[in-house]
Amino acid sequence: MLINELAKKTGLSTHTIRFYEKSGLIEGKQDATIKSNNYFHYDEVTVEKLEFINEAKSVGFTIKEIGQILDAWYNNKFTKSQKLEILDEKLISLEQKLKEIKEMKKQILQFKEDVLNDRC
Amino acid sequence: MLINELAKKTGLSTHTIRFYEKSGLIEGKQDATIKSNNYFHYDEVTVEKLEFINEAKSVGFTIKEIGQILDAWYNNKFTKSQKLEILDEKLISLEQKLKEIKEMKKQILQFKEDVLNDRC
DNA sequence: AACAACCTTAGAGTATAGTCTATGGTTGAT
DNA sequence: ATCAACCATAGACTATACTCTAAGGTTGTT
Repeated sequence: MLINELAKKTGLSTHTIRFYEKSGLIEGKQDATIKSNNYFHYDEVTVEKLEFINEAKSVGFTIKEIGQILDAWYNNKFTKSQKLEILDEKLISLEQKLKEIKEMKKQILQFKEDVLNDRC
Repeated sequence: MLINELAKKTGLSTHTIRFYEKSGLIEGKQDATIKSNNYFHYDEVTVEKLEFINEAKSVGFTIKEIGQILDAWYNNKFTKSQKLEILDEKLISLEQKLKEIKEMKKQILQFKEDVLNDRC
């Protein structure tokens, strides 16, 4: 599929998709047999990757981190053990985030108590 | 205390503290009786606020959101019910973050499975 | 008095993550 | 053939959250 269809499928703008491509998160392929244009073609794996990128962004991973994860998952840049190391690292950081969010919940519940009891 | 001491207590730079003050998150007081300088003085509540800001940043709240929470907690900009509304809103957004992170954990555990079984 | 070590404001510079505009070429339906 | 609707690249612009520099004034110790 071409970029427009990819955009419709993922809900991202073509600008954003091109930005992710320039950032190395996804990669389209040009068809060497077609000489009249230089259009990029994208496959279903790219759709999956973009969906993952959306989720990964919302948990606070940076583009760089997301690139690492995608490379660890769907690429041959790393050895098997390097891949596992990267993924474990991200799991640890997610555990950390879980902990911080739970603490923040407690904190805000305390603020609510303070408000309810006119302590502020 | 003056800004330097505040910086040392919180681990933030004086630049960052001034940035937060300009952003309306904290507020120092100038002593009207001292005419030779215009130094700002900060109290223990400001220390607490800055510690909260650090935690709130790490869970992904923006400066604007953090400002709202601080105003809801320690200010008279809002009525009691407005304060509770803001805090409840943040609690909901924290629940959402928790959900997303748990899903991302599952996703990355799946990636690990894929790597272990050479499915990618 | 001189010096380091503070203080202030104003504004420039940086990194991240987009978002938009301009320019020019291609495709497909009429 | 022409026109809308696509495609590509390059680069400008925006928002957020700092981070740093410059210029000038103050404080406290020697």
